[in-house]
Amino acid sequence: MKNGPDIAAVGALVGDPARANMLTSLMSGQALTATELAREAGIAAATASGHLAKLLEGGLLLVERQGRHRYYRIAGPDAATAIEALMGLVEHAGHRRVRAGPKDLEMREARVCYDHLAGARGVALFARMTSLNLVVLHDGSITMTQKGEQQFRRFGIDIVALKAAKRPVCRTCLDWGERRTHLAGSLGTMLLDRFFENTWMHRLEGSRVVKFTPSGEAAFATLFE
Amino acid sequence: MKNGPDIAAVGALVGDPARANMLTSLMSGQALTATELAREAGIAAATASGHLAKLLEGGLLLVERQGRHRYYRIAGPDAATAIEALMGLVEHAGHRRVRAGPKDLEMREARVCYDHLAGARGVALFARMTSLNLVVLHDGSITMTQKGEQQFRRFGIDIVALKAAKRPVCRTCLDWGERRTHLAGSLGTMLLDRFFENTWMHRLEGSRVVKFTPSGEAAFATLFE
DNA sequence: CGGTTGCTTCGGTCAAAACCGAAGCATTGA
DNA sequence: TCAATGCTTCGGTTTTGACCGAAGCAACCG
Repeated sequence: MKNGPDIAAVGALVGDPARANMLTSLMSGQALTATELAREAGIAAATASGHLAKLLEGGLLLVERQGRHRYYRIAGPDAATAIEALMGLVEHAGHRRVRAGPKDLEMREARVCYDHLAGARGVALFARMTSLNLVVLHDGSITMTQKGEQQFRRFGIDIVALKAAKRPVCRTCLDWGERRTHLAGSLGTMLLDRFFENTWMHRLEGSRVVKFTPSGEAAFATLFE
Repeated sequence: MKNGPDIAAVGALVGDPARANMLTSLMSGQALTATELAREAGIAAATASGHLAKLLEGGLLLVERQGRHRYYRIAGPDAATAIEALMGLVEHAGHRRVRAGPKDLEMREARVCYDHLAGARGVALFARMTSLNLVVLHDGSITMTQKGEQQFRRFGIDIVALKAAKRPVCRTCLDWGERRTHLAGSLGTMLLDRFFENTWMHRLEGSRVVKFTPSGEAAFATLFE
């Protein structure tokens, strides 16, 4: 039976623990060098190189040469979505990691999910946006309201540009820690960008963990009110 | 780096060609016996049994014993969504199957995608629903309109029940043949159910291919007008 | 220029798992 | 109760591919 796309190839790529670690590391959205990824996966540089070549050929990653470094990153929203879907499925199916260290707790609190805010704070933000009627969650699909458009524009986001682009403005993303929805899509990206610009929060060096600054904590609490 | 869910385990499951074939076969939504799946994957019964045990333990499949048969099916919408995401990604990344036989052409025309209609006809249906303003595609998210609700109710679908359930009513699903969106979600499921009940179309034995009846062809052409 | 760093290619080792046939267990039907 | 069918478990073989160290390129740095 040889129908449909060759799903096994991608599955095999994601199926190796070393490669899976690389991919989850890259889900922060930032590009990493081959050596960094090798360290991340806990393997020798030679081995990592082989893995990266396969991920490249499989279309999951892209490279960019910069001097003698090679920066790898997730190929695009498609790849990121598929990986997210796998993460969501895994969480549902109950394959937990054994360890739940301090880093894990920080991750649950606030982290970058590819390019938007996730974790308890991401879920809370989305909940506030819903209760203030800035967006409407209609049976699994998010729609922005008029009131929402105004607020986001006031917050410095170019709504017109977002709508003009091909990428969905609002998308749901299932949080693997909270098991609740948070906001993805280009609006999610822009919001996180603004948060960083305003130094309300910053990313922990080489990690997906996001830490709030004191001023950010205050500003975030009354956002959109 | 051991953060996040263990994505590698699921990846490895999907990564074996035999298992991937089983999964894609089961994406038709119908349950299949172990022997059928073995034939589908082109392996001995003994080998298939081992694979199925792994898929079960991994939470991707469910079994139901019926007499001396064991019917396996996809565990649920979560698993189906993840597999669909992989299929979409694969198609985008350009891993095509080499072969494009007659069965493949039929599949591109009309097929069952887990539980809803896909292929050229599925895409066409969704396009008509959009142009008639029954649903609105707003930046990647589908919303049902008032007019749509009326039409669907008239077509014999219990909209109230759909909205009450947890499952999203409308979801987009990227068609791997057409590279365009078609309708998934519970509304997609109910529509296909009605089509079968009305004998507008029927599924080809043991396949995902859907064939239209002459009367169905006519009725489908003027649906919702 | 050497020397250093970042990355890849090569060759060889080793462990995981896919695979099958045969035997075993359970269910059905005569 | 005995055969037939559907499926799983068991042993043993074979393939796959993950892994590392060493060597080879390429780019930057003094």
